[in-house]
Amino acid sequence: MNAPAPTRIQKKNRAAILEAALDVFSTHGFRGATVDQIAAAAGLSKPNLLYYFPSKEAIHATLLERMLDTWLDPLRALDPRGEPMDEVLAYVARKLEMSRSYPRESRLFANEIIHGAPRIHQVLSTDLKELVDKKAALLLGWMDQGRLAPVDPHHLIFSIWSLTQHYADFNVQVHAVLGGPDIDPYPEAGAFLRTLFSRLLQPDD
Amino acid sequence: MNAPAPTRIQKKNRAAILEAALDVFSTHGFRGATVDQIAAAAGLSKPNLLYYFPSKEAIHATLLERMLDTWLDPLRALDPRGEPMDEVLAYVARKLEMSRSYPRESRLFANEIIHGAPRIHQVLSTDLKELVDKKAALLLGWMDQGRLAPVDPHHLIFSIWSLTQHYADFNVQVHAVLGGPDIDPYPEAGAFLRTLFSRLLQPDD
DNA sequence: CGTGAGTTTGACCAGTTGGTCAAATCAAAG
DNA sequence: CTTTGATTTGACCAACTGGTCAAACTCACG
Repeated sequence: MNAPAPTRIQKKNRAAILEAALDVFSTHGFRGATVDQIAAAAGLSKPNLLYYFPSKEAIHATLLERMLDTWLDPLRALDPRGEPMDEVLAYVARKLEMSRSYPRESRLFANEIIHGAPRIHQVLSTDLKELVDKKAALLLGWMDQGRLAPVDPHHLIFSIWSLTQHYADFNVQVHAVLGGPDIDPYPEAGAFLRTLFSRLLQPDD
Repeated sequence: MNAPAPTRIQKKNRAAILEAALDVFSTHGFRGATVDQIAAAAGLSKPNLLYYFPSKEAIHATLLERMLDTWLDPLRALDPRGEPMDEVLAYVARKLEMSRSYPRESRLFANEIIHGAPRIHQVLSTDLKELVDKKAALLLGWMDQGRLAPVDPHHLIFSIWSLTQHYADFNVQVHAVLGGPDIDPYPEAGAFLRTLFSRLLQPDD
């Protein structure tokens, strides 16, 4: 009943394909990427690639699915038992670290959303909404207790997503403005975001 | 020596094409958009469309160029003679208003940047950088005078771009999380952003 | 070895796409 | 009404793209 155990070659090639596809999809978008490009980047011929995945669509779906979970982990980790300000700042830090370490994943996701999220709209309005609502309630609770300054919790979460992912999705612009590809914006960005959310959420006692 | 004055029909059709192209490009991206789609949306046949613009590329270039100026106007309007906090908050408000009124333009731009800005990289690292550096210096001056709380001015500008454009570029996600396409996030977003930048930049006296 | 499953590929195909072109149609000035 | 330039289009093309397939090759295992 189970799928047969993947051979050594299958493991290697599937991994190579997904890695190559992430590269190509994240820089050219789904429509802009060609199967030939992905195959070449993975070191395979096109028919060979299609021996491992049934279609271009399937590769994209696999990448997206695999990513969504990882992407939401930092928010899941927001701990009700923790110190509110520490929790939020840690969430921001984790999210920024993800932008730094996985910019291609971030762009893949951004691309999908900008184009109307045709493949993940369902997940967004169910799983994601549920998770966000839960965490927004948690944040609101903290605010009601006076442990965080009051702001709209949903928009607070949006602001964290937007500010952190900006450095991955718009990195070309960031580097163009800061003056060259050698500059590492992340240290300054981290400091700026800590300041921003500290001042925003510090309750005045 | 001059180009001949455009006829009435030329004016009308060029405008219709650009309007249609903005729609199609902003939802499907450059590669994902087809000339047939644009022609249909503009109410023209494909050859007829190509009678007014020499290529798909040319339409896209025209849109992008036309937009860049408009896009930077709010930043240009940051006035050295104004009251610092008012100026920044007014800039944020203008930028958010642009996201609301011109989401297609915002997505067109976002798409271009995410894919590495192949057609506007030059402008970003010259004109845009110059403008941003100038305004960053102005902000820094205000901070040095104690009229704004000190933060990195470049990242402050990034944060304004990111937070405001988020509501246009990721509007599908925003609506999915907030629960439906009927919700208007902009009033709350405006209030949230005013609070955010007030608390971030209010100098403690 | 030999053998059968697993892997790879050259050749090919049908659909799509950006773009061309000659011929047809239209509009406005005389 | 006629003429002339502007506008419109059906038919077409070459390049590209996602995907197929039968044949060839490779590899692990008995």
